[in-house]
Amino acid sequence: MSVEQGRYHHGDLPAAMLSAVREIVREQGINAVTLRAAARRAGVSHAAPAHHFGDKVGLLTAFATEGCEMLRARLLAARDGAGEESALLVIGTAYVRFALDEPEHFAVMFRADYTRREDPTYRQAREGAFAVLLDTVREVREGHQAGGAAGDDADGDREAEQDVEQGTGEDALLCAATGAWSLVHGIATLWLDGNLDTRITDRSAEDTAAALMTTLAETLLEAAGGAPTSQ
Amino acid sequence: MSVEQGRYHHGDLPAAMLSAVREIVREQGINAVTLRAAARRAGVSHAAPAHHFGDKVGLLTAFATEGCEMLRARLLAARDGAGEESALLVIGTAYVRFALDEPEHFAVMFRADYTRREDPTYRQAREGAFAVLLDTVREVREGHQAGGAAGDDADGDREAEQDVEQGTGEDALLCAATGAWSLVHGIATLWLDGNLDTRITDRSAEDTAAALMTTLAETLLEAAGGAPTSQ
DNA sequence: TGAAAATCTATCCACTGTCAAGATGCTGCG
DNA sequence: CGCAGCATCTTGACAGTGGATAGATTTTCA
Repeated sequence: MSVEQGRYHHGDLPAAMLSAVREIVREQGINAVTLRAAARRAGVSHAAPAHHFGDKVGLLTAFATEGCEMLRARLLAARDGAGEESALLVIGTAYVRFALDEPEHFAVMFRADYTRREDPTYRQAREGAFAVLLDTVREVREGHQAGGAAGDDADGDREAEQDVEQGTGEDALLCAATGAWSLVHGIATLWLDGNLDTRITDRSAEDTAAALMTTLAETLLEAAGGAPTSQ
Repeated sequence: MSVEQGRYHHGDLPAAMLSAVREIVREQGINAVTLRAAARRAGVSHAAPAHHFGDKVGLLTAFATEGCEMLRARLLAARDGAGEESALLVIGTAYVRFALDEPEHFAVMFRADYTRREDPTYRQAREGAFAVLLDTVREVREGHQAGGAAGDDADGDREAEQDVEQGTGEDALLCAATGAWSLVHGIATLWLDGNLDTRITDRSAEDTAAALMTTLAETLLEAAGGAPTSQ
């Protein structure tokens, strides 16, 4: 594992390259990432990375894949460790927390101009992370469809009778999950790019995410469902 | 294009440069933007842009500033043109619509690594766009706080410092506005980067934004409050 | 042992930002 | 009216960087 100097074969150059990418992003930003710079950090010649990653986008795609797997693990851990709190709130805050803890990976993971989206490994990792969110939303919605009090009837029929307004049940599920993803993704990206007011970012990721989610939900329902204009 | 050959002085090189940046971003992505490439498009020599913008970040900051002003105008027009619908929904969909209509500007506007954030012109333009959202949220919340019948203090010019200290006034307002921004910003960025399911993006920006907002609000309230606010 | 993988050295080429010095057009002032 | 000064733009050159490639070298493994 440790990189011994002087060895001709690095041992695990791909891992060393990914580590180098992380350092470069942290210290100089993502635009400073080049094959040569990463190779320099990893202590190999500038032509070595091409053998493993091909080009710069290939390197960043591998880096993004690693990030997606880390995110998936984080979300799973958060969901399984959730106690009384709402699973959706827990997983949402975990998303924001991940972005703040691993800004280097997060800055690359979902960026079209830095990843090769048709790469099957990357696509699989990305969808795997989203699947956790999708499953969580499904559980939340099914739990409430079941009546709110008893949550043991989890495997009931998917197509409920509630789907009059948003289409099929699966469609509404996708909508809800995408909306939740958008919210926490927006929080994370705006935060990392320094666009949020300091009164917001002074708090912890957990407090901020929870406050934004609940406040927004109230406001949205007041605005949309509450029909303030007529009554 | 549209550059008159032969004239020594361009006439309006800054505008031509911004137009060139837009074309480059559209055709080759933001990473292809360089001073020389933009100068080539604008039909001037490679050293001309430095006189106006200094360096690449300066050029992109000016481009981002232009985008913020465009966004502010869009949001204002949408808010003023809103009829029966909720002002928050209208302005939120307008945000997403703007991002899809002007992806080149949107890709730069809020990115820390492409803009000089201390630039006063840029900062002012950025805060001006957010102010429209903030005012809209203020109106929505004040309208509801008043009970829906009385619209006494409607102008809401700068800030009503009545209940700042409690945290339920200006603080909650900021939370709500930031949450709303995060949601629509997340939708826009995820969409533009191709991360959203095609079943979502098949629809129009307006339908998608509305569906995500309402569905998410319901789900969030179900998850957070335990039971939705049924009267 | 021999083939394949991994890595290195060396080189080529395109491109960028920046600087210096000169050319051109506009503008205000005597 | 004429000219000086300034902003604008051009040309040319330079140093640095990055990606790509070819061939040599070392290591691993069957």
